[in-house]
Amino acid sequence: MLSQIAPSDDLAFFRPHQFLARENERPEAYYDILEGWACRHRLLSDGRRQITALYLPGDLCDPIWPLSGVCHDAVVALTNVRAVRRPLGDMQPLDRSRGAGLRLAESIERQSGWLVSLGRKTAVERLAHLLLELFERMRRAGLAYGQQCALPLTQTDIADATGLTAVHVNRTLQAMRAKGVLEFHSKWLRIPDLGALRDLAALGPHDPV
Amino acid sequence: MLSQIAPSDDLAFFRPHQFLARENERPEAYYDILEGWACRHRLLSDGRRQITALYLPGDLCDPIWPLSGVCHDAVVALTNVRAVRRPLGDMQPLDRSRGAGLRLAESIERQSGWLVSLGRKTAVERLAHLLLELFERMRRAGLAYGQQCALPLTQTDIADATGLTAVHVNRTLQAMRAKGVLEFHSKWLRIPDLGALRDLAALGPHDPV
DNA sequence: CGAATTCTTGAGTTTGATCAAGAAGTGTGG
DNA sequence: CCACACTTCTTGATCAAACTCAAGAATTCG
Repeated sequence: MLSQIAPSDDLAFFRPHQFLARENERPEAYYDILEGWACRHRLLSDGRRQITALYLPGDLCDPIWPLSGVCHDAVVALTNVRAVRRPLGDMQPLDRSRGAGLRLAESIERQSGWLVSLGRKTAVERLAHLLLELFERMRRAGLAYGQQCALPLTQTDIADATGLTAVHVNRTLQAMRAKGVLEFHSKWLRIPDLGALRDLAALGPHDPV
Repeated sequence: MLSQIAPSDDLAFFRPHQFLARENERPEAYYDILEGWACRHRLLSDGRRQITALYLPGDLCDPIWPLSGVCHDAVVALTNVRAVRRPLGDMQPLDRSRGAGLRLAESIERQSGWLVSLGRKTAVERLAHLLLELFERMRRAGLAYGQQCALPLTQTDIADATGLTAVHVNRTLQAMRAKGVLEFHSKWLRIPDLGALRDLAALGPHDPV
């Protein structure tokens, strides 16, 4: 057991496709992700899938659970995930750690950004926005190396996060690669010019990322 | 001053297009809306607009402000708005009223629902989803009369909430009217068959609304 | 090494966007 | 109460971004 982990906490491990939480379940604990990626998503009856959040190392999964007590969307691991399991039962909403409120606020801001992206942006803009956001989050987590970072998503995952089809994501990424604004192979992202990609993302001057 | 309003609170009034909060401002108070509608939105540099939340009578505007201290998106009145102004300075996050946490949770759930709508649903499904949600919220606020309620949005507002164009909203609403699943004129909505509209909205069995 | 994903490419289609103009509706001041 | 201005709604014609279907190549994983 690691020294900074409280006695009542446990380490938890998940394999790809394994559920951290199921739809409309009352979660008993939430997870402080140490390693690996997970996502929250919703499936429509005909199979359409929308990813509504991505969880990276350092993220809480999910900061809203303490607040609402239920998780409406399923959460599944995208890679192997190692996390600290924090029981929900005995805590005051948002008071367990001082950072919980801020992290919740951040995740809500992020959702608004995604809403703008899905509602009003083109394929290129959505992809630029998403990849930039993920790179920035990895950088803040200390997991970027210069202009590069791991990005363990399939093109289908990216499609389900951006509201596009996998085929269109593939073609659009190729076009962006051809223009030299990004490199992305074997789950590894490199952004030669952050400013150029930021321009492509149609972000405002005040937007984070 | 109304009897149920605390001494430090004030009534506030807004006209259509008036700001309740500006982009990247630190709000000093939030609003408990008594009457009228408002929306939170973001504008892209070329004029594209996405509405990221709608505030109806009974809603807090905005439940996230106490948490983050800044409002990233502008909030403007869509109609005349009458609201109770609640200063933010002297309160513990989420502790002012017991319901604040729940209302925040609700508004986040709603955002996830919108994310799925914008990312994966067709025009008909998005419109059905939005109108159903708004009707249900009006009903819970005690402002629905049978299957009808006020819905003071222009087709442009609806377009900016659903990520469509105003022209396409117009045509799609006409098609839905022709099928008899809804009536909507002069800012008044009637839903003859809630179940039928719900089917059109591609909502899951557990989704609210 | 073989099975299963994931990625790539092509051809054809569709949904929804764009542009433009006129009709209907709403509100305001005289 | 009417006239004028402005916004909102409606319609038509055309266009484009993204989707669908399909099949083969490249990777990944056990």
